[in-house]
Amino acid sequence: MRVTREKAAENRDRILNEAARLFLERGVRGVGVEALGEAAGLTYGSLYSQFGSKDRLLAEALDRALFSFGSRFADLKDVDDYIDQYLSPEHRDNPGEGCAVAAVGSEIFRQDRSVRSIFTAALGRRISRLAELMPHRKRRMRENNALGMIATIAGAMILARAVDDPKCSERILTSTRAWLKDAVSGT
Amino acid sequence: MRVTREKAAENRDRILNEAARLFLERGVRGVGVEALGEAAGLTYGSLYSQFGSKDRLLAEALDRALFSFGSRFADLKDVDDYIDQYLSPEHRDNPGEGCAVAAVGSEIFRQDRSVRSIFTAALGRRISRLAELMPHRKRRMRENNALGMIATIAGAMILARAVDDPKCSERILTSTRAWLKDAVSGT
DNA sequence: TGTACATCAGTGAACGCGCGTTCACTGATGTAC
DNA sequence: TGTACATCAGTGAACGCGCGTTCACTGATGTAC
Repeated sequence: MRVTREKAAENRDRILNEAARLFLERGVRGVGVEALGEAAGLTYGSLYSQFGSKDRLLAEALDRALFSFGSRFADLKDVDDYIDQYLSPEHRDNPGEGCAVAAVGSEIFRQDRSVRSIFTAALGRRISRLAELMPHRKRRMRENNALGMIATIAGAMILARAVDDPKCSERILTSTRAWLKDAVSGT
Repeated sequence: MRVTREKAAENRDRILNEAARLFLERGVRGVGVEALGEAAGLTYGSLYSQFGSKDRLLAEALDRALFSFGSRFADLKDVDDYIDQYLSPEHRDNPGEGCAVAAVGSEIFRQDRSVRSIFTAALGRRISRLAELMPHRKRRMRENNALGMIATIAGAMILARAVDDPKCSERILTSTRAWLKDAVSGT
């Protein structure tokens, strides 16, 4: 049955939040439309009213995930704080609320144009924002530093999650935090 | 029909090579058993004679992929050569023959124990081998340097593949190569 | 303000399809004698 | 060396299952008068 425009907008918002979480937790191909609808308290049919296809929902959910996670770092004034927050056990143990690059990064290149284009834009924004925290005088250098840092933290988080041994995982986080702080301040 | 033991071993070898390539190209959930058998010139039934399940084939194929790719870097004497070869357009454009961390890294943490345990062992070996190329005197420092470098190149390759814009992808490779060489020699 | 009705968010049965796995079967291989 | 037969790598039909999508339908909402 029809619902108020306000309620429909709320539903759309809730679908996107839950979809973002599920895609990051289970992987793009690990969630079906039934689970996506159910997580938002609706049936899968409603997803087609709102988004038209699973792919279009994925594109919007990924955008949401990248934006939400980025927002949490928006008020940080120090690069070292950024590194510590990103490479934390809390982040490692909660992929659903974390960085999409770490959670589904290696799946992105197999997605269609619309998903990859959204990803490209979000990455650009993240680099720009992080570059502002870099000490260098030249903008190009600040951006290169930001890019290198994003690649490092995302790669390290993927490794820390993938490994079987908790001690090994802990060491990946600890060691990379120290190594990266050196690298960022040294270059 | 039955084949010679020699032929069966050849078949097993070919299945693993083709499976490694397909998993890296299409993602773990993007290949079905039919495609896996067909790629080796056999039917899917033969996979169950040889491996018992898709998961066990995945575990062995991943081991194969990690080992094969690692072998190609075994005779390199210089860290900079390693960085240049890894962060090359050729590697970016051929995920099937490339590094498994870059191709399916963010899918590993959702796999079962046997897959993750194989991954952990392979990562440990890669760190040890790369650490030998590092200039530092302390072994712990050489290993930290190697780990930071592996995280960076894998993360950068994931980003370079994911982005929509070729120029942006090129810049990710170029910029990270330079940044990382600085970071590795500076720390 | 009250009424008639067009709109459309959400529902859920039904669709074709491909998945991973099972298992009875085939027939060449390898071995016991 | 020749023969009988147990072994087992490989085959492919059949299985139940979950996938993404379609579409006729429901009924509250929003609007025209």
